[in-house]
Amino acid sequence: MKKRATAQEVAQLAGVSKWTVIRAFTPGASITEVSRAKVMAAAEQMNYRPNLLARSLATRSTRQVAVFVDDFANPYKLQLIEATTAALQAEGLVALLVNINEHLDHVHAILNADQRQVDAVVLLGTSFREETLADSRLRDGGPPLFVLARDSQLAGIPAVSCDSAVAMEDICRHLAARGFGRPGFMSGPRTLSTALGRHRHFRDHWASRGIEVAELQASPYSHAAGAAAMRAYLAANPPGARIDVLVCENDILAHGALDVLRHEAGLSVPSDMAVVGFDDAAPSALPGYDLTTYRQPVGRMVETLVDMLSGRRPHDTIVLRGELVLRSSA
Amino acid sequence: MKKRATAQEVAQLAGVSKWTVIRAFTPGASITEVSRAKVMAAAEQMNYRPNLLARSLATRSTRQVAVFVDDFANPYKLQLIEATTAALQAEGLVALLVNINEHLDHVHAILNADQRQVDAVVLLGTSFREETLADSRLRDGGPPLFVLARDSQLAGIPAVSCDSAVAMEDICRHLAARGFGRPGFMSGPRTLSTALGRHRHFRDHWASRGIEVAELQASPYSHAAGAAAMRAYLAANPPGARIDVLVCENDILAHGALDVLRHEAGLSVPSDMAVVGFDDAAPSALPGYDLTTYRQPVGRMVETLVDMLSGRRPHDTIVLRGELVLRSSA
DNA sequence: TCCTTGTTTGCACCCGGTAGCAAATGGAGC
DNA sequence: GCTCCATTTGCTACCGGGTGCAAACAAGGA
Repeated sequence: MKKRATAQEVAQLAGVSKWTVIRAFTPGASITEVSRAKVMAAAEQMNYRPNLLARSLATRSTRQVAVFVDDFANPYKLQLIEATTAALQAEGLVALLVNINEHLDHVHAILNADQRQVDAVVLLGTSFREETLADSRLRDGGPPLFVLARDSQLAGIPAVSCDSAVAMEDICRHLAARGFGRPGFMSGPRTLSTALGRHRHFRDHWASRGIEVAELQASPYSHAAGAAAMRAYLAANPPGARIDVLVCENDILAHGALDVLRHEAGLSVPSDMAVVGFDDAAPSALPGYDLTTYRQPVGRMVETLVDMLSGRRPHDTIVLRGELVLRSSA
Repeated sequence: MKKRATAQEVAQLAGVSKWTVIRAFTPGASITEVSRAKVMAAAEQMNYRPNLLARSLATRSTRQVAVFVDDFANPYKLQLIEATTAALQAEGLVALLVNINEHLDHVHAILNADQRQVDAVVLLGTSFREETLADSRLRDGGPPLFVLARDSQLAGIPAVSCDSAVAMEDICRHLAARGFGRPGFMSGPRTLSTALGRHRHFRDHWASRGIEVAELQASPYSHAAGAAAMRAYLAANPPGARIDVLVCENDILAHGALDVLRHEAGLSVPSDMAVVGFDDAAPSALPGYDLTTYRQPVGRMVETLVDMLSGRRPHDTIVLRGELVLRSSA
């Protein structure tokens, strides 16, 4: 368990100065092949590799990005995390995963990440409140903030998300073609729901045809909350007076609703009630759900985000078009 | 977007030396209340907070732990990630989430984490090969390695996991009490399965009663693989010659098996075939599965791990007892 | 051969803190 | 007022590399 070798020590072994060693490890640096070979041989022998901490201090860039996640109840988050970390790593960046559960203060977490000098902070569809981001301490010399997979309603904080206006248009076009005419919408926690904009676009679309949308409210975004909202709806509305299609703000709510319809109420989907989700979370494709849903373009979203982080693209809010995934539930 | 303030600058404003500023931010340091107040006022005004990068360089401790994850197909990973990050953060540590997909070299990833001077590396039930960990470059001055939620068969690399011998004993006792007598076991990829030890203990248990266990092999650990293995089994074995209970190496395989039994083969669970999983992943509790499974003591596992990381406990391999969760599938 | 030009190499200083020692300060006891 | 001892404060050296400039060196042209 011996100490790590430093550039200085390698230099001594190779018979050069430490700066030559550093140059040997700096792509594109001015150094002869002979010197580089000498250095590399010595480095190999001493098992040397540059200390990125020291480099970060000197270059003022850690190539670390803090990724904030608060909602672990939704398996879709795992897909987002995977895509995000993969995209970051492909760019030579690494993700600092920060767990923002309800007990922790978001501002505190951001400040802490800031102290670690991360190059950026990515909010992964988290339930933070907009106001916390407006905190002056954050807007002053701190790392740039980005929001992924939901809107940022705050100027100066770019968001990369799925275009919910187009998504709802696609969904409604499909529902109309299938002849559905008594729509319902299950939304999540009020503030977060607003940030997604899905509810609003859906409602507006039907309103333009003079049809009112029944409202089901679930909170938080979890299977249990979706199930509870559906139970409440079924209890309050007799069979003849029910909606014929329910669009849910995301798949996890739809799963809860579906399980109540099928396993508790003994209703059949889509004939008694059709269900549509949003996200195309992995379980939606399984035979147990077979949920018609809207797939977010996760790959392109994280690529766009990384392009912004890397400076290849201006820091602007971007919405990308997703894709309707037709299955048996609607 | 002005530059971050440094201790030196705060010192100037407060009319003290930079070391006094640092002392004001060091708990338990020797400093008068008067000085501390002066420093704090100046720091507040300049929005100063210590640069942890510089601190890490000087103290040789980053309080960062690399967490390696390779298998994102299993939603249970999300629960493990949440528990791990929460426990680390409670200790003032932060997780560097490293995505080790099959395209990336594990050794390379560990060396990269090493360059970032992480205090430790935690392998989160990943499908790494034991040999890669034996690489000499890793065992030499690098950060300590830990394995979570699976065995480490390598001396010097401690693991914290669920006691699979006891687990299988608990499961088999339950199955015997329910009168099951024709057992099957669905294991995952061979090398990883070995690392879990579940298959072996299950087989040994029945062997001691003179009963042979039917073997179903699924690879990788995914819903689709579990489903495929079940399809193959049903195709190869006519109804009269089938097992009456299947124990799966983890829940995700059990979910696949269950979906095929119920939705494709039209069989009923547990009367035609009972199914037992392992992990108690979130979906197992849902009505769509209602899977009898074995819950790993995740909370105690991560606490134990963090105790080791913090030096409150020797770096030893530890197995903890989990708990059988009875549901309708068995 | 000498001078010019371009490339390598070495150097002082810097990134923003920490450690440990030495000097300065302050209060108690005489 | 003075000494003594305990705090408090300042300082040097250092963590391990990076930057920009100057010196050293090599190659090409006259």
